[in-house]
Amino acid sequence: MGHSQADKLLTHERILNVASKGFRDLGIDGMSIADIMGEAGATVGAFYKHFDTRDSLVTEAIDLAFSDREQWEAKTRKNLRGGIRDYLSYEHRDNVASSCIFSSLSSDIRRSQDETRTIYTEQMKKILGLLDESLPLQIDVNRHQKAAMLFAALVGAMTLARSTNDEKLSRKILKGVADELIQFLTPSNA
Amino acid sequence: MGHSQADKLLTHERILNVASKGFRDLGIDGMSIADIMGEAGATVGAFYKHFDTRDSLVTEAIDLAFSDREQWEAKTRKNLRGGIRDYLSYEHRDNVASSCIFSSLSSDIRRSQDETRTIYTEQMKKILGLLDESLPLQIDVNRHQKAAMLFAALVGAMTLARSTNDEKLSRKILKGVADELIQFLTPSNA
DNA sequence: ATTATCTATAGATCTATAGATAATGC
DNA sequence: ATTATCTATAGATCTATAGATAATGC
Repeated sequence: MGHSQADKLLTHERILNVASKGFRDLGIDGMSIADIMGEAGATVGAFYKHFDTRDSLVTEAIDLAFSDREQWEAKTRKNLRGGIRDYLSYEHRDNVASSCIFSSLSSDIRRSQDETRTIYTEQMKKILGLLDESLPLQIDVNRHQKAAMLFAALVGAMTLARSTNDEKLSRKILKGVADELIQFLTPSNA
Repeated sequence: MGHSQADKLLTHERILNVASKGFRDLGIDGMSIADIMGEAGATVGAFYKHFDTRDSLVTEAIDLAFSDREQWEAKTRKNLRGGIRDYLSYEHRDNVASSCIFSSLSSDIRRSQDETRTIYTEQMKKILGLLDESLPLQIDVNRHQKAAMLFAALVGAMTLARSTNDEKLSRKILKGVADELIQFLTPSNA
C-alpha cells in the first residue's frame, strides 16, 4: 500500500492491457472487474481510482486493442498479399486475445455504447483507406468497393474459421478465402 | 394455473421463439431467464420444466434460429444474385432479431459450448454446399473456394455494417460488397 | 495532507430450486 | 394422481462505494 504516481501509471496500463486482451478472448462481459484487477495484480477497490465506470474501461480497452494492429498495417501497406496471408493465418486465428478486434468482438460492438462504436467506425475508415491504398495499381475501377470487399472477406473468414469446432473446415475457409482474395486482386489480363 | 399438455407445447414454443430472437438481438447473455419467460407470458419457475439448464435453451434456440434462414436458402438456390442482394439489404441489417445467425452471433459462438458449435458447424457446411451449387455453371475451377469467399464476404459485410454507427459508411459497405460479389460471380469472358 | 491501494459490504442482478396451487387426465 | 404453472427464495455473482492503511510528495 501507499504507492507513487509512477506506480499508478503502471497499474493503469496493466489494467488496460489485461482488459484489452480479456475482452477479445472472453467477450466484453466475459471478465468481471475483480477478474481484471486480479490479473493486473490489484484488487477491486482500486479500480475506481482509475476508471469512472466499467464502460469507460471498455472504451479505453478497445481503443488500445486497435494499436495492436499497427504492425500488421505497416506490413500490409508494403505487401498486401502478405497482409492477407497473415490475417488469415492459423496463428492469428488461435491468438484471439491479441487478435484483430474486428473479428474477435464483431457482434459485441453492435450492442455497445455509442462512444465505443464511434471509435470503431473511425478505425474501420482507417483500415478501408489503408486497403484502398494498398490495392495493386492496375486496379483502376471501384477501388473503394474492392477495399470493402477485401475487408469484409477477411473479417468474415476469420470469424467463421473461429466459430466452427471442425479444424478441417476451419482451415479450408482460411486457405480458400486467402487464395481467392489474392486471385481477386490479380488483374485478370496480366 | 393448471394447464394442459397442449398448453405446455405452446409455452415451450413461445420460450424458444423469444430466446431465439432475443439472443440474436441482445447476445446470448443479453436476456435473463426471467426476461425470456416474461416475454413468453410465464414466470421463472416454469422454465425448468421445459429446459434442464439455460445452456440447453441456448442450444435449442440457436438450432431454431437456423430455420429462419430456409426461405432465403430457397430463393438463393434459384437466384444467387437476388440472395446476395437480400442478405446485404438494409432490411436484413435492421432486423437483427430475425436475421442470419452467422452475422448476428458470430463472435458469441466461438465462446459457447461444444454442442452449440457442432450445430453451427453443420449449418456452415450446409450453407457452403448451397452456395457452391448456386454458383454460375461457367465457373468451373475452385468452386468450393469461391463459395467460401462468398460466404465470408456476406457475413463480414453484414457484421461490419451493423457495427458502425455511421449510416453512410454502413450503406457503402453493404452496397459495395454486394456489387463486387456480383461482379466476382460474373465470368469475366462473357 | 494527499492518495494509491486494501478489505468489506451494500444493492442489484441471475440461475436454479422448493413448495403451493389449480387444472388436466387417467 | 399428475403436472404446468406460480410465488418466494437460497446462493452465487457483479458493480460500485465506504472506510482503513501506509506510503508519497509538498
